[in-house]
Amino acid sequence: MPGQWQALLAGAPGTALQALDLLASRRRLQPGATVFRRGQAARGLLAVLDGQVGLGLVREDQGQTLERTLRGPQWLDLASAWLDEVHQQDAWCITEADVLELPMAPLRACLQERPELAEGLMRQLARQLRELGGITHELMHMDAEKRLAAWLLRRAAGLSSMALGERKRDIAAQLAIAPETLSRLMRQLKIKGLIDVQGYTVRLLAPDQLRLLAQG
Amino acid sequence: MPGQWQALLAGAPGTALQALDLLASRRRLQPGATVFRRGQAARGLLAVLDGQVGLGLVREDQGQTLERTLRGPQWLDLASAWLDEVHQQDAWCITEADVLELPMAPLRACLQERPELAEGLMRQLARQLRELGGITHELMHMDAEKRLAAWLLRRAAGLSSMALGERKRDIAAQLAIAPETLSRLMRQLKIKGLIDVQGYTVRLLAPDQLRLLAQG
DNA sequence: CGAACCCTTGATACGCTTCAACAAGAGTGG
DNA sequence: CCACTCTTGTTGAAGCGTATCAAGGGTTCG
Repeated sequence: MPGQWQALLAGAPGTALQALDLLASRRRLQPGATVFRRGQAARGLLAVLDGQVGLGLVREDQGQTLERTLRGPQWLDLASAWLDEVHQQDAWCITEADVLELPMAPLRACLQERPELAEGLMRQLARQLRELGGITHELMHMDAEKRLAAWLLRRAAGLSSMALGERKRDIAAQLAIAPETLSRLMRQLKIKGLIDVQGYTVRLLAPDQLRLLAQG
Repeated sequence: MPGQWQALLAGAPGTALQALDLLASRRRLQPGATVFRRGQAARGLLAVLDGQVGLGLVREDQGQTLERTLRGPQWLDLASAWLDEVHQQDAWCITEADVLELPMAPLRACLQERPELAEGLMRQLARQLRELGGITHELMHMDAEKRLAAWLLRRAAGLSSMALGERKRDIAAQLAIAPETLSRLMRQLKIKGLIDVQGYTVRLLAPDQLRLLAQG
């Protein structure tokens, strides 16, 4: 799957990616299946090749508290394995998903021989660091409406219309607001004429004003 | 400064650290001095060797909005330079500080020759990733009182008494609460008998109950 | 001494959550 | 086919948590 490796490690030479491909193991998981659990030792770097995986906490007595959703191809947990520690979150499949695991021991050996791979990995760590930094910034300084506006803009990625691929309560969870609040905010943005919502289809009617709302 | 390098890149061999030492440049900065600005290109990896540096946003019209404070030895921005992008926050000295910069170009060359260094760096990126993940988790799911309890426990690091080395408003900023709220929360914890506060000295009277409060 | 900080305390306002009720669609079994 | 249940999203009313505004006291420094 060269395309997926390219997405996971942009810029790395093809021969190095092939070497990695030999080390990796793949699992095809059904919706709801556990990818890993909090407290479980991290044996390698994990990525979603295809599908959608949720990161957060699963409580036995009740449903799960989602913190982030990752859609493939995307790295899942790049930190725990490097530190030889345990995962700090639960991860479970939201849709059917292809999950890749790169065991640390052979990976370390491979990196000794191919230093150019290390830079690609470093870049990915940096990307996640930057992403998380943005999230903390939003949580610290922006209210729910601003966070939603920012989320809509990011999610639309320039397009004026999009289909929400996940449950609205999952969107709310990622924004750290109650589902009821999300519903109300959507209605308010609709009344203001900034967006149009029809079920799971959202059209951005005034992206510039949305951007203004998110920044100011 | 071998001790400081050890703290920044634990586990790396001494000869490699010496090689890095030759590449690095140092600056001694006064309180209030800017380390870098938002939007400025990142030329290298930055670290605080000694002193205290604030990360956040500086507004020209008003004071700064602090998001995190870092006390040396600690890496400052490990992400931007790897991505060849600009810094996303402002950084300024809170106390007098020694700041170290490791320019990317020679660093890349050095990593090609010494792959063992790359792993040390990767570990540091992973540590920061894990730290930020913890912060977002707290911001998403814990109220102010719980965040404060968790902060006190982390800060005390096992000791039962400590001196707050920073202004209380800076502590409040890191917890994403108003200074007034921090003052009230401190008083409430004091009334509950969990801590004792005398100006800038805090004693943890009941760490176990604090831990319970932070987790439950 | 006043000026400039800082922290504290009180009163009030607002954002968001929680609880409860209801509507709409999907799946199930009689 | 309908009745039943389960899940999801929506809406309203009430309440909690935290911010904001305003005022006062304690330090430090010129």
